[in-house]
Amino acid sequence: MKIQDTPPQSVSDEAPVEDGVAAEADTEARIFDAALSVFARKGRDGARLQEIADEAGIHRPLLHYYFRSKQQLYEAVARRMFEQFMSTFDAPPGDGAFSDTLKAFIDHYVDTVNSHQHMANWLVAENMAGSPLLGQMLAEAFQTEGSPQRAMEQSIERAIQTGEIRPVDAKQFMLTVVSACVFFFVALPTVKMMNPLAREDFEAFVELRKEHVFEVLYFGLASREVDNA
Amino acid sequence: MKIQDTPPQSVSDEAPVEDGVAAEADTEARIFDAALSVFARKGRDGARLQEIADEAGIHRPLLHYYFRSKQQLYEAVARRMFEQFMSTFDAPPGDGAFSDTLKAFIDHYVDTVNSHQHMANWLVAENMAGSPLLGQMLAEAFQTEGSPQRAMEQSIERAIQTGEIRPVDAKQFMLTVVSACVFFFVALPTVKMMNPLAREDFEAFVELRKEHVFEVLYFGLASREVDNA
DNA sequence: GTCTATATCTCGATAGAC
DNA sequence: GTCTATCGAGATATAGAC
Repeated sequence: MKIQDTPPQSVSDEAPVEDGVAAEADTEARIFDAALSVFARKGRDGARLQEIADEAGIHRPLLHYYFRSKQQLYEAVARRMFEQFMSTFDAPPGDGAFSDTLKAFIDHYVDTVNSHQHMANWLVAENMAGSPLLGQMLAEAFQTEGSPQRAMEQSIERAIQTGEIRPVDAKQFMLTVVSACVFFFVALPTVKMMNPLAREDFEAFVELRKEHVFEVLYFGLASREVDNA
Repeated sequence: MKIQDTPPQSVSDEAPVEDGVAAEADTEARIFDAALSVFARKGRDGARLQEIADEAGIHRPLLHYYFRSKQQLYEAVARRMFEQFMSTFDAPPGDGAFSDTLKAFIDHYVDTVNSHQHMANWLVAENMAGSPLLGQMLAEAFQTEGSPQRAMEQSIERAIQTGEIRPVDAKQFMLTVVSACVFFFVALPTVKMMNPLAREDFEAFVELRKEHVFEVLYFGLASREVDNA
């Protein structure tokens, strides 16, 4: 099979490509994974087919054999990235206290983005570029599936009704959570410059960050003894 | 004067270019402003000199007359963007309660980014690309000036000592504040899809956002009556 | 300082042998 | 399916007249 009109579902997700052996393995998947990586780092315009080919360990014309053009390769990658983005909101719902739900969501969100940094970079780049492709995928997904973050928003609203939490704008709060969980990934060099732990032991920093985000968003900064709102 | 080795300091910041009149005004500044806008929208690789020339209302070769190459033009723009980024932390210090300092910082930060969205886009793009130029500017700035966010971190630590706020990691907290203030600008289309107010009346949304960020970060989500940490 | 014309180069895409 | 060789489009950069 060569050129596909449907996005390739078969390609590996984070395939551990052994670059010495396994030469005639699934070439298409190797190309796709390489494209994923290069497009996320360099952006659509900055990416060079030569670099993708090198990273995939193949020659350039094969790119055109499997995916007709750079544009089609990019769109295949984009669809995959978008699916990953939508799935970031598939958190374990949790029917206990909202504090547990929130903690689980933060954990899940940070872990997902951490293991799919390409996706976060791609999504932000598309947003900043005002990409019509993204706009189209967003519109379509929202029509057919509804807002992906709706489940969490409903949890928030229930928790307000039960009195576990104070009244807040659920959409604003979700934006705050996501911001706190994602932003540092798309500003890594600057964050690492400002925070020694982030550059010396990133995984430790990530774990600390999860705890901090939950603590500050749930309990706030203000000393609990002193004032009353 | 033609080609400069030092970045042009004379060019206008958000000059209201009257496109009919004032034809022979400061050409260099017009080019610079146009470049600022195009580079921020399209990225360094996506930007076309033709588009910059069109937006500046001049012919392409003049770009090379004032700035030798696309690269040098880009670097001049990058230095300006970086200065703007560093200045985002120049908040009114505030010697009163920390809550006032925080509120003022959030206000100032969101307003600054809102009026310099080019800067935020550029900074995130450079971070995601792992730009050596950004790395170099960061290293240099941190050596000569120290961390720009240090003043705020010190305010946080003082407030912890006085007992106004609970003990938190000041660097993590600053990252959370900045994330909450900036992220939605670099994910605007998605945010607008998820939040009707953001697409219908963006300025109202921004004002609401400032209030929300302060409220949730300072007071937290948890109902103050119910639990005790 | 600003324009017209043109050189040069990079990259995406194709043709065709194997 | 994979390779070698090459074409052609488009973008940057320069030369030189005015």
